[in-house]
Amino acid sequence: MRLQKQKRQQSLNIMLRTHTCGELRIDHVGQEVTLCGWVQRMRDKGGLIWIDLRDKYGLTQLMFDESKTAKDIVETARTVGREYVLEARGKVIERHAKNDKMPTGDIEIEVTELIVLNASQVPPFLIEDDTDGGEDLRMKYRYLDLRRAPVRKNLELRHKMMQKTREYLDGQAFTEVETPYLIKSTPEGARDFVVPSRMNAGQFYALPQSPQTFKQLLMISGFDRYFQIVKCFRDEDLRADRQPEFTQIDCEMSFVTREDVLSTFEGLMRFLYKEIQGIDLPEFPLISYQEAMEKYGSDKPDLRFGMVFCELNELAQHKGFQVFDQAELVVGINAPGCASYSRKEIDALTDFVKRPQIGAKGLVYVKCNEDGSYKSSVDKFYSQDQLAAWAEKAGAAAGDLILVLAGEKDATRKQLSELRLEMGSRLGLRPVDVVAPAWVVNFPLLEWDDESKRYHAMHHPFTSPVPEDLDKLESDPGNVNANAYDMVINGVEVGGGSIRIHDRDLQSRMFKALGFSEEEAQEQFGFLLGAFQYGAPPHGGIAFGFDRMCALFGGQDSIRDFIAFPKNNSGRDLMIDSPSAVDNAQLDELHIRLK
RNA sequence: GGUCCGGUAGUUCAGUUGGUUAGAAUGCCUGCCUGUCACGCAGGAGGUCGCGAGUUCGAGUCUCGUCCGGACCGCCA
Repeated sequence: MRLQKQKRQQSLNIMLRTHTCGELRIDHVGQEVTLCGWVQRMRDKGGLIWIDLRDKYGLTQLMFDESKTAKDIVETARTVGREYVLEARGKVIERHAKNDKMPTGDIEIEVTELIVLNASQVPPFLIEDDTDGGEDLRMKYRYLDLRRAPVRKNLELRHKMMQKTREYLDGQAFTEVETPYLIKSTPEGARDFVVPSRMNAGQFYALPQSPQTFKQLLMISGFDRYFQIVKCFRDEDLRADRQPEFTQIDCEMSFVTREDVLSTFEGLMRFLYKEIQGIDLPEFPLISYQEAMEKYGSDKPDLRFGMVFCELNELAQHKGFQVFDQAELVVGINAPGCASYSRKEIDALTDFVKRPQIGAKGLVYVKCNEDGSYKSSVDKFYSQDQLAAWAEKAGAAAGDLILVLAGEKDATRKQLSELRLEMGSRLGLRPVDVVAPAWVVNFPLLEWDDESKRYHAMHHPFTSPVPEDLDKLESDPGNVNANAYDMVINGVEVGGGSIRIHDRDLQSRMFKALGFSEEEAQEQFGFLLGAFQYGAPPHGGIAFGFDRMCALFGGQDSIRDFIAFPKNNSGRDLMIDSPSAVDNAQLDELHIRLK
């Protein structure tokens, strides 16, 4: 079966063509063949004409010789333009002038029959690897953009990752189950996309932000191990790595500890890297949320390089420098080999951290000169010996540059994290072919939200606290740790999950901590609370952002070219021009009146 | 909700303190060319400078508004 399939793919023996445009070689010389494809480009040399014919498998050169080829065929060849669809029949011959840059470069087709299967308008941008097309034009004519090899290869990578994911999870006894797309809106988390119900006037479905509750119910149903490669929907603003509809690898397992989940999905990632990239991953280190924040200022640190934060409060405060004295945190990083930075370069870094998006007030630097002296922007306040102590604490040697920020703790860490990534990029410490994975664990369970004056679940409301913090849920909710984990690779949060609550009473306490009344909890999640009363097994799981994983494997930051038909910055599909208005009759049927 | 960048030929872009007829590359069209492969050579067509208002003797250029695109902050349990 499998062999047959492979064979079929190698020489698609379907009616119109005998071969694809990627497979003919010197061994085929002398054969009569028929090829089909699109005109990539044409070279008319007067007596000789060449047409490069393209399909997804490659390019093959068609040749027309005025002295040999029938006159009408030469004339037809002269009428075609870029992206015309042709069927060409002829003999495979060895080229007089070979092209070692293309796999089919030893041969060409001496055409004896040429059929224009379809003409084409001149495309609005070049269908080449390096297109001249801008983003919005490419999106408007996405079907043409997808003819380009780089985008097509991204989607082929995506396909392969899907197949390999299914192969691995199937091998681990996971069952793929589809869950509904028309579900119920809940106020927790992201905004829901909402769908009006014609048969239930005034009521709405919501599209799932994730199949979270359904997969937990499947555990209660005894499926033991579930997964689904599934579309999820969130009505929030977009980014290069965020689309309103996106794909998750959604997984759940019963009767497991955190370690069972981590090893199973570390296994998945190891399998994918091995099968697809040929890379053997190291064991994933475990980093606590607190440690990640203190050392890297981020819960998704890029561990391809060090540049670990160094807290300088003790050394730098109460020496007369007001800015540091008043700061909750004084923290720096050591940029190796950067002591030679010019005034201009340091100013550029200062501007970088002062940009509104980052928002630092300023940047203090200490140059560790080759001669053992120190030059800093705060020389007025600190002696050479004091600066030497900073350098020692930061692990800085002669030739290094220490960059220091100060201010409120969380904000300053976030700012320095941005600077760390910027320096990492500048110093070439973030190569795409290096893979640095980690698990980040022990997140806070709850986060205080000043706006709504209540706690929000940092992960989601079904995440269980770590057992030792259970009794703090009412007395000290802000200091309860969650039994949750994120998989982070090269600074990208590729997946996250938790051991769930499976006990009705604990789930009720959790809802209470989130400010739900008993009635609200019952109305929104009654089905789950009810199900917990019928023998819910302990369970936990994880969900991976599949689009992000594809971009990561493809070595790109934006997920858009790993999605066949993505939406733009404002959530629009420029090709089909959606969203769009609907007519009044349709609105009436849905019992909707517009303002 | 906010910040920043951009919008000029089919396309990607340049366009000087505001000053004559708005340029380049590429694509497109025509002609020439028998070993090209990013073919080459010669010629040609192609513009509401996103849109609207304002300042000015004069606006692609300055100001305000608006629309569109991109990056980001907030947001994304």
